[in-house]
Amino acid sequence: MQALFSHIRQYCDFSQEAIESLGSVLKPVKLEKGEFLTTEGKVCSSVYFVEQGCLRGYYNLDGKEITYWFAFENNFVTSLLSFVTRNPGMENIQLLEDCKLWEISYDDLHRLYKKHTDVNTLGRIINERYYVMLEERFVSNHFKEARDRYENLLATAPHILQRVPLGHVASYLGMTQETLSRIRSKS
Amino acid sequence: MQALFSHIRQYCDFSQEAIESLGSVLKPVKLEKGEFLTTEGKVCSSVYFVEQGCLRGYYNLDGKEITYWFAFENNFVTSLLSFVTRNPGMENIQLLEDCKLWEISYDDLHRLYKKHTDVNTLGRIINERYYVMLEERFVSNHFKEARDRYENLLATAPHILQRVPLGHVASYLGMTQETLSRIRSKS
DNA sequence: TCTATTTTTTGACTTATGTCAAAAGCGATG
DNA sequence: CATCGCTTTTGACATAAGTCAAAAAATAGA
Repeated sequence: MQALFSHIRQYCDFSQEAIESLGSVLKPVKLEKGEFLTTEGKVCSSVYFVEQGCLRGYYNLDGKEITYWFAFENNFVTSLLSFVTRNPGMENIQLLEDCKLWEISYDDLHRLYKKHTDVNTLGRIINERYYVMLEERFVSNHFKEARDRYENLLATAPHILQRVPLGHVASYLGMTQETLSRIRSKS
Repeated sequence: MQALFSHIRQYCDFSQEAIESLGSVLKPVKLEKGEFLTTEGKVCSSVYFVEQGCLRGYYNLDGKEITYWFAFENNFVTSLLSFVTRNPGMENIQLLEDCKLWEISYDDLHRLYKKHTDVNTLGRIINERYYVMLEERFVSNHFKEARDRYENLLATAPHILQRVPLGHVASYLGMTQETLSRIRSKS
């Protein structure tokens, strides 16, 4: 749980009571490679913090799996659309490695939001960060060509290429696996 | 200011004091078509609420203007990356019509965040909504073909096509103006 | 160590979309 | 109502990336 707390402290101050409240509702979860945290059509009712391992979020679009994020150690993970709206999501979250996670339920989190300003602030800040990251990716993915997108990934997040099968990475970069393979062989 | 308050109430409860505090720091701003709220290289230090008019956010990427959002009545507008990180942004925000806006500064907003839980909650919720919208657009834009993206826009946000020049819309949809023009003529 | 399965690469071909350039349409201004 | 500037359309051509299929390489299991 220490990894989580020290990660949180990077974002904002956190009172001792808030830490304790949070600690009391976190549940440790261990799952194996290939398992799912949520799947299409389900309401995702928890946020997870990744202590160890990696995961991907993907949609099924026209019969194809579209991977649109990866999460690693010290990332928060949920199907945000479903979590926020309380409606069934389109998203699947799958473990790419065996994982150690910390889970907090929607209800517990919202009790903490009401009780501790600190937690509310944390929620807001994490959201801001995730928005900003998505925005950067949105712009670069959609308006640069395939080779640039690959090279940008190499420069900013090479660990993804080391831990994730190429097919998922290709999808994440918005190209086919064949195209990514060709780009790699010519560089 | 009523439009703003009733818009806020759609998201969450808001105490009378929070409303009053907010009201006391909001500044009315009127600007003309073509003017900018922020430009590349500047720190964006305000959030704006659009009472009347429309705007676009765009990046300069490899010498091209990439429009990646539009805002209309009842939307909040800022260069979020710059606003959140306090660093110069890459983004330009330009008025596409004469506008009536309400402005709140970073400092005032963060004073309110500290003082009123309600405002903090509002900030979090608005962020969540904006994240979710961006995510939907990210997936549909990047993984569907040009014609589908256009038809999706027609179905979900036809007002954009009525109020915004085609070149900006094409960029927003991730295609050239020529392609968008051809798609429209063949449908 | 030797299969069996999954992942990655390579090849041949197709196609959607981009590029460049010119024409047409439209709206504002004097 | 004629002209100027901006927006949109059309045409001809180029090309990045997709598709389908098979071979090669890597990984995991027995």
